[in-house]
Amino acid sequence: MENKTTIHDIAKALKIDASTVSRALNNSPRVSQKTKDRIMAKANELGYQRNLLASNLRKSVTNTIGVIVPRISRHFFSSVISGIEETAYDAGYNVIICQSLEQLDRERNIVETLLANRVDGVLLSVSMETDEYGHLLKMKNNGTPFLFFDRHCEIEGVNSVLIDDFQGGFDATEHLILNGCKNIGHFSGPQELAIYRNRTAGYRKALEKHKIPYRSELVLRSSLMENDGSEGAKTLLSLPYKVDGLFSANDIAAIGAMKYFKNEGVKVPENIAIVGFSNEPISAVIDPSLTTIDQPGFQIGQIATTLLLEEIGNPPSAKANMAKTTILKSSLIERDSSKK
Amino acid sequence: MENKTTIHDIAKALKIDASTVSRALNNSPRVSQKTKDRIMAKANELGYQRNLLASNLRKSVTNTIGVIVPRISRHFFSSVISGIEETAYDAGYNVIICQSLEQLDRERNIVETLLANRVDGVLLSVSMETDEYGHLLKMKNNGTPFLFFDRHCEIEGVNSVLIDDFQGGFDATEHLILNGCKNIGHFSGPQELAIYRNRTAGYRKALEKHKIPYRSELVLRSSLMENDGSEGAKTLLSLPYKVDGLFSANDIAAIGAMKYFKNEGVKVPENIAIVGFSNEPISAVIDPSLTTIDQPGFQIGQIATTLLLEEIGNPPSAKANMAKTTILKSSLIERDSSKK
DNA sequence: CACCGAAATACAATCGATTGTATTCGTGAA
DNA sequence: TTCACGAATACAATCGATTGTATTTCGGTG
Repeated sequence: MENKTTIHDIAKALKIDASTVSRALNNSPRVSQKTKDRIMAKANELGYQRNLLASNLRKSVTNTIGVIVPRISRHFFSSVISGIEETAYDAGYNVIICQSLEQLDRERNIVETLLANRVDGVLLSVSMETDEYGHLLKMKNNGTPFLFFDRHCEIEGVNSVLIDDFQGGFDATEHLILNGCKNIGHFSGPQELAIYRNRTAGYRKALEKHKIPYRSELVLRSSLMENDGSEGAKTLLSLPYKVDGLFSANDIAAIGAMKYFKNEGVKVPENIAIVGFSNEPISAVIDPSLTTIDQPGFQIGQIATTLLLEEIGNPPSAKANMAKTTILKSSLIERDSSKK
Repeated sequence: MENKTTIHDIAKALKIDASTVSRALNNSPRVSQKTKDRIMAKANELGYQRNLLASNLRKSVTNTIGVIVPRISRHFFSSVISGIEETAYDAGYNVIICQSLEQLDRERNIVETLLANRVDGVLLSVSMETDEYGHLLKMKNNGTPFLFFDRHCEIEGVNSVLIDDFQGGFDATEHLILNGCKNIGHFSGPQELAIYRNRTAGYRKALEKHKIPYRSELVLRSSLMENDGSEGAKTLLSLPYKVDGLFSANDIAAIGAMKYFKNEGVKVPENIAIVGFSNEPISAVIDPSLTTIDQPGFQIGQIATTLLLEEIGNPPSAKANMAKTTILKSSLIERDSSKK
């Protein structure tokens, strides 16, 4: 019952050597066609299936890359994963998908497991909790190629594929300003993550350009869950002056805020215009539909994978070890939540 | 640079045998505490990291289970995955997540790869295209424990964890009837999949109970993508009589239909009441909010994993090989799309 | 001081496939 | 018929860790 057929079983059945069987199965020119045919036939007959543990161990290559994302259920990340899988499969690589659920200790465990399984490389978007890089440095010292996408850390010599969060934040905010908003709230995320710092910087730059004073009480930091959005909305409403615009660093928190506003009878966009970030499918469907920033997830996945496979192919010489950062454009999608 | 430290390196550095190092790292009682301490220290110093390829090969156990879902981005499946991961990690297992994207050939490849990597078991929700079971039979003959969740096939001796789709279909349809609908359309999926056959059967049963004649032109089969929903809505509108209710076998197609109706000026729920299936987050947010059937995804994941791990623990004797099917209840969530 | 038994450690085979080297085979040329 | 040479195949080491068995070590006892 149990399929434990090995190349030795095939070899024995045909009274030949296992090395010949191995070469035949790998279509080596050192084996005659006649023998290959016999071996293939017998392999099928016995239900042979290569043991990749043994094969990979011997070759010390797994043709597998690991991918770590905060959550697979986020539309942006699943788009990235699609791009990664497409590129990787075309190149003959398998992909192991893991989610950190925004938890640092899970991220550490995953890295550990991937390294122990000797993946050839890793693509990584760090969790919100990641403020300590021991596990990443270990991977680097280890010699395992990896690179960041979307959410990155400052680690020397590690490449990144990012989107232009500064520009995205700027566009979102300027859009609100051009629609007449004067007092614009902003939901930001953990400041450990550059993406949130950059989105906030874009926000400030837009205010500055249009000579609107920056007020720190309008900027609220959280984990950007739906609930954080509701809380944030409440806080904004409690301010002594009227807030007429909101740029949220993700769609989920924006939606949390919209729900709160709806409950409180605050009209969107009439009383407060809102722009989100990420273009989750839900943002197109909610009422009013949510203006947001679209990020080219699929493309990020493709590019990141291409770069990683390149690095796996030619390990960087210690000298030419400059970190390259690829930055992609995002684009504003105008919908109803921001139309004054 | 490269971390190639093996137990032999540690052994050599300490002038002891590799077997002792191995036992120490596995905390075997056969090694003295003093030696363990020395070994641990040296292992840390050298940045040792166990090679699971070698370890798993030798032990012929990987402590890994594979999970195959149609799409990770569907809320239902990502809930199931959360349940699986929680249960698996608690039991010391790793999880490899794979998506078939509803394609049979991808499903085949994934099964092949998982088997080649010698996962200890597989949890599987088949693709819409899966009408041929060769790859699954191979896995069975192979002796690799696996079980179906949500979407299953009729394969002897393979367990399943399902939800009560018949009941769900019945509840959805009866709900529409009780809200006054007389002509109820139904979007169904590929008839190869029992879940869709069962939802349809529930639909028919509800009609029958309430003495509403069944009309085949009201039942539309598709892949239930958003676009299929719009097409279906169009078809329903083109009928010579007025359709005043719709039960869609998933939320996505229901939403496609809602968008089409909105465009055409057909009011939901006034002109046509709608019930979906799956309780995607988007269904709570769309306007009007979508009545739907909630499936306990997380729980399905937990139960399926528990059963699988049991089967891995005690391989079923060939005799007591009856397939067990666990069926969980679904529940109707009433929202605005069905309020007449 | 020799000896016993348990504790600690060493030896060696093994998991399954790969791969460099050595050997055998077969055919054509001399 | 023999030799050479390329083609085909066999031999054997190896990847890194595990594990059953054998050996050594050591404290205690008579």
